[in-house]
Amino acid sequence: MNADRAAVDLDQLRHTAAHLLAHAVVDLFGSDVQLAIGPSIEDGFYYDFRKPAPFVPEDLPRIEQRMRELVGKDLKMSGREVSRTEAVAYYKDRNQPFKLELIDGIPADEPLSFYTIGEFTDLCRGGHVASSKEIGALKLTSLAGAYWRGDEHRPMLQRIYGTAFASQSELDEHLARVEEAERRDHRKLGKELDLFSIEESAGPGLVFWHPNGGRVRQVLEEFIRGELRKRGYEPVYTPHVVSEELFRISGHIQSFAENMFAPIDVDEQRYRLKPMNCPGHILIYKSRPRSYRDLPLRLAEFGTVYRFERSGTLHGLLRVRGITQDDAHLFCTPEQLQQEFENTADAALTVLKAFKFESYHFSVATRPDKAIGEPEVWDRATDAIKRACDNVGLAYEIEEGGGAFYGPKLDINVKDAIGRDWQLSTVQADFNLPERFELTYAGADGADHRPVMIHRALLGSLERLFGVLIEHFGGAFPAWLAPVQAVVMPITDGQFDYARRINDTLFEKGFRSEVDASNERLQKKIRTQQLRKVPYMLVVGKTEAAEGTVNVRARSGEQRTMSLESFVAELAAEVAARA
RNA sequence: GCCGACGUAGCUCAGUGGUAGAGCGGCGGUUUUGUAAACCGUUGGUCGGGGGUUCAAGUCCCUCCGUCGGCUCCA
Repeated sequence: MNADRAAVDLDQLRHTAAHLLAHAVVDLFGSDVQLAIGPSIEDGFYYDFRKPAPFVPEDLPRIEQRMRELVGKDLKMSGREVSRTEAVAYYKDRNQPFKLELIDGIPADEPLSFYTIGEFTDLCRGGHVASSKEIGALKLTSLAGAYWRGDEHRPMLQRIYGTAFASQSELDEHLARVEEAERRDHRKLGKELDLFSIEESAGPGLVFWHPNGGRVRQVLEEFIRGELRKRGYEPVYTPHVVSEELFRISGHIQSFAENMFAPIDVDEQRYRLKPMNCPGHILIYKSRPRSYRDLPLRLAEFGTVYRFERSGTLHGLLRVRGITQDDAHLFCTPEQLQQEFENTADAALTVLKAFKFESYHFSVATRPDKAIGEPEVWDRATDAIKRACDNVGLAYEIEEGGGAFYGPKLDINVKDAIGRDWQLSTVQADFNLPERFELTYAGADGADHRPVMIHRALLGSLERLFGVLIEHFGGAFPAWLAPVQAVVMPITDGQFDYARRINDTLFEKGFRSEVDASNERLQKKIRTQQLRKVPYMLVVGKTEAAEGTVNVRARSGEQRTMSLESFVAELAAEVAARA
């Protein structure tokens, strides 16, 4: 109750701050600046402007300063209803085309209102704090381009983002959270920890996994393979380049072409880089007649697909053009749909829980307006998904009309260590592709039947998951995932041989370890490995070599001396438990 | 794709029209080190690519490439 109340206030406070932002801009730059909209948003507020000479970053401190002056004046916000005629006249006088368009878009039977704070009046439906004084702390955060009404065919405006809180301490906390997120940025850590790179000379959005990243990926892949084996999946491999005809049958050329790489013409034949794995898996299904006894057939592949994402949308590992999905396609009878969803949801939760996210939740997306297939089929499938969620025992929310045109889906979202939401797993029923490819199976009755297909990814894409995990763990991977699990540190070169023997033992036991044989003092070696976020450092000096022990320094700084056997046993247990 | 900012050594960054720099890293040496930075030396660059202005360009202009912040939040 209290939290709700506070959230509403924050929203109103920021909405008021947006008006003050416009007030300050008009004060400093004149009333010929054209105003668009200025709402409160999740972490603050913004206001969109059009101004002949664009704002420059140096303007922000000036605007912010002016806003503070306004806040300090204890200005009262007052609203009044206005007639449409008055509102239109007001904005015509002031040459404010965006405001006029907004008025035009408001239904004739809805009242219009103006809100005034200080000397600034704005068309606004209300929802404000009473006085500017309630804005205890504010900060303008960035300047960006934004299309009028988010439409790229309409004018580009300039958007000023800011945030505001009731007190300075709350603002400071928010800024500290932002800094923490920056510290965890996977692009920064990816470079510092030598995990991956994206090479200008190779092209944007294409990921190079360095050895340290490759080690993490290999662990993830082996983890998934093990789970899939237990759950009755079959491994398959399909080509990256296939005839365009395949994507014509699947419908991707017709509906997905703008996200596909351009065609490759070879020997009179036109090929495409695959943007999806499904058509390939379908060909395997179709390679021979199928019986109901073959179903469910579960075909899995770490399939790398290529999608042409617009250049401005690329973002580190989180949005790339070469994507490796931990993909699978399940071919089943309609009756098996619920069981398959249930198994998949369970598999997804099992896998995701290994990463120790803060929380997990399901989201069921139902039939959109434009959809293929009979509504009753959709209803049965959607009910099956809901029952599957119930049986797995995790609450779900309904995303009404959020499904794709070809079938309902189940998404699994997680919250990471700093409270951000990520959608990772997705399980998607498909009534469309079995039709397009005319898939059949022989039923017990001897007649041909149409199977249902399920697309599913547990991790989503390996690139994206890696980005999420880097940020979730802040680069400090747990021992089961860490690229280097232990570094053996001889204190002097008198212990080199002992250190190498320890390292050999760890290698033989299957661990990822190294010897730091550099000519450095122990302090420096420790510092170096702390910065690499290595889970364990095994310090070996004269004493350890004489006693056949290792001094184990954990990443936390905690130290213990033990036999190598004990360390091996503990690390093995930790890795096995994915602790 | 569009708006804006940015691009200097492997990394982090300084350098506002006049001889390209620092720290870290790398390499070589001295030191033989006990829990987050020993010391000395040395290596390192078509200043993102191309074009232009100028006696002179890392610096000013044009263009291309890449990166970053945005482009769903509705008066």
